[in-house]
Amino acid sequence: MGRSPCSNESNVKKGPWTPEEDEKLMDYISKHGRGTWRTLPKHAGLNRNGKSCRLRWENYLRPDIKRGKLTEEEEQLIINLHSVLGNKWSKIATSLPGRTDNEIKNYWNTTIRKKLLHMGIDPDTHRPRTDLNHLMNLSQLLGMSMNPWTNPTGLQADVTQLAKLQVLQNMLQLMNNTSLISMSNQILNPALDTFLNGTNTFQARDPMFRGSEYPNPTTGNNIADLFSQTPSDYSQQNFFKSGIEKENETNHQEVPSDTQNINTSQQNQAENLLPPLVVASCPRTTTFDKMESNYNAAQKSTESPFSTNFEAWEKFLIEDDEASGSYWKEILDLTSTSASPVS
DNA sequence: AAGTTGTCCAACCGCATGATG
DNA sequence: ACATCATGCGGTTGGACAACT
Repeated sequence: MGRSPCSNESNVKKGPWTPEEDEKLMDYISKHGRGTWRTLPKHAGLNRNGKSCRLRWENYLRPDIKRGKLTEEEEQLIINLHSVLGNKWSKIATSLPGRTDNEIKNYWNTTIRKKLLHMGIDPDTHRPRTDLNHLMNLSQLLGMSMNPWTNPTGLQADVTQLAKLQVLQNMLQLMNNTSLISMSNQILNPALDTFLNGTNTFQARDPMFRGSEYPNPTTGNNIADLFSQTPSDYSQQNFFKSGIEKENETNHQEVPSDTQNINTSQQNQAENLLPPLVVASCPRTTTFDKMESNYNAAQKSTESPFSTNFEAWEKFLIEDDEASGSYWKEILDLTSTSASPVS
């Protein structure tokens, strides 16, 4: 029944390959071809298992391996493909001639992943980060405390403080109109509640506060009365006006195509829609064209209108800000210089 | 100069899948 | 049908090296 075991691999060498071993492997394959990896080491005079030989050949000795650092184009292609394929490194590698799946995987984990995290983008989902620590960093950068009990000044917050809270909340809401909302609400609403109504939902939700003897530090001042509009109206109208749109209104400049996309999103933002972020310039391959096509089709059918494309997001946040000096830049600068990535 | 910490990447491990006897 | 093998894939590790203190 079945195949008989071929060799005893208990005493095979492991660890780094020596130049001599490399030479033996290359010499054998150049003369005889690969054959079966299991029998190759014996025939080649190598005290290695077939798996190790295969790995060494595929990742290092293969003549068509491309050496040197990945180019920006390759990096962008990896990001684009990863947004479509996920951690399918071998599939991604097929679109990058001369690059191995291992190399791409390593590059992703050591370089790209960090870049994305630093930009506030979740490398796994290609969406803005939703993790609690990152949101807390954002809030801290905006000079807010999420827990009014530990922040006496929070109770004396002024209109600016409210605006900050609302700006952040709306930014988060626009970033991801589904799962993020509930999380951001959990974080921001207590502060807003305290600020607006003299109550805070931390008390209600946190078992630590439930039935506790903590005195309510609120004074009963209700600053919401100061606004004729709801806070949401206030920020949604002014948040974007303060950025790209406002700049365009004042400059009356011809709007570049990317910015037009963003303006379209502003029109759509009543429904919390962001623009379909386009795949930007990168080397085209047949494989990639198919993937992009599938991806676009998937985008049309998916419930969430939010794109996963990193470059377009980056463009959205950075490049248009350079032209407009919008509010995005301030926030992004803060996050990129001070917020530490969460591993 | 020495020790510590961080980064990079080659190589290994375990698992899944398809092929084979 | 089943056991075993061969291969490929993705996650993880560990060592070499660099940067920092």
